[in-house]
Amino acid sequence: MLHSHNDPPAAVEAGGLSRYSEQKRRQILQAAFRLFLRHGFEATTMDAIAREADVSKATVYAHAKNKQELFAGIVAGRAALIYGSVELQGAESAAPEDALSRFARHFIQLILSPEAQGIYRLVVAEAPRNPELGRIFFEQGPRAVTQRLAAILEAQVRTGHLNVDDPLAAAQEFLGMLHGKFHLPCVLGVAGQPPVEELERAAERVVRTFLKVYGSMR
Amino acid sequence: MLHSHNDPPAAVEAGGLSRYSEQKRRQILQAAFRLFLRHGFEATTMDAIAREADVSKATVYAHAKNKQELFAGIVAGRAALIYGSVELQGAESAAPEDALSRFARHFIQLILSPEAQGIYRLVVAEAPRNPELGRIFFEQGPRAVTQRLAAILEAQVRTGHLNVDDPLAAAQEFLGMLHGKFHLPCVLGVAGQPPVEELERAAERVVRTFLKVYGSMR
DNA sequence: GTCTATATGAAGATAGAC
DNA sequence: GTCTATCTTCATATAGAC
Repeated sequence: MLHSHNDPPAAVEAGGLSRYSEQKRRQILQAAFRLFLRHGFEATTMDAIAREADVSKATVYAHAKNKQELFAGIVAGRAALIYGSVELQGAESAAPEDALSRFARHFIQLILSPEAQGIYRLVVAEAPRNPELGRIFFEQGPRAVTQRLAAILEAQVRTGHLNVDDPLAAAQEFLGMLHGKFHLPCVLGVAGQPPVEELERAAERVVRTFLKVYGSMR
Repeated sequence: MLHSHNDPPAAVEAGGLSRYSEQKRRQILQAAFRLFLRHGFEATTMDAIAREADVSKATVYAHAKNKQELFAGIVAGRAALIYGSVELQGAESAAPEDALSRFARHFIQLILSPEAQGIYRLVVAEAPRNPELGRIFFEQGPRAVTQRLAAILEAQVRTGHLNVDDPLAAAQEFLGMLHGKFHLPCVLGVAGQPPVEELERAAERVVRTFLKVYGSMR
């Protein structure tokens, strides 16, 4: 069996982990994530992860207690990263059309990105057998985004730019509409990745619809 | 190993299948569906299906070519059944508030039913490795419902009760909003099954929001 | 920490008797 | 069609050397 030559572990450094180990750790996490995305949790084997990461299986087990923990750690971590990236700078002070537009464009591209779709599939599939994973994903992902949007809406209400009775409910309507046209067909592989212009058009339409309901200057 | 006593197959009847065989077929399909819902595709074994159906594994293979086909057949069949049940009688002629209300209440209870949620998880999880399954589910399920709703909206536009520019887009907005508050948390197991009254309130809110945008008498 | 080698158990699928 | 028994492959996880 081929594998790269192995230097002996370097001396342990400040953090308590050798450089060597850190690199293997990254290899393992990346390989595992790639394979989980491609084959799902059950169909991904520890053998395949070791092969893809170019380490031995025993090394994989040295870095992760078992397959479950490897999986949950990776997926939760990536989900938080991705959903945390929704850009909201200055959204409270901008004109509502602009704030909502920017938010909508970011969000729709986020949820249609291949990585976000892959994570969505994994979490939806495994949540019943791994409730903690479902909880972490939901709270750090969709729920966090919803709450941030609700906060923006509330700020816009205070400045008189919007007229929203229930910011949380309105935020859920807004995000629901943004899923509308593309999310499910893409997740199911029925539609390919839509071109950016089409996404922007869809986002703009949702913003216009939303402002017809909650815009305060009509 | 325990199993029920086996009578020899009864004489073949009109349809070409013995009663005996039809019963085992039902046992197998039901058992497989239960297990797929509970454990997902990969983690469900043919051994377990045979055990749960109280037949031998060879009998399972006599009724289904392999695990893939057993799975796809069951899931697609149940999905079509469930989504086909959305009640739309007379929706074109009723007042738009009533038509949309009835539709919304049915739809939101449909997508939150345990069986629909289970199928959703299975299809989302396996669609990348089984594109045909994703396509069939989408077309017979969500897409069919969306188109029926769009047709209702169009009829309401013709009678002057609604003012919708793009019935398909509006239908997608409506259905997206109906997913909004409950669908994801329930699919992820973060929230339990909400009580019916709460679902009705949520449905009513969406209808009101929708009519603020597309109602023609304001 | 990292490797090779292996223990242990199941998986999907089929053979062959009835 | 249905069973029991089995083939073959491969899974998760660990032991033991370095």
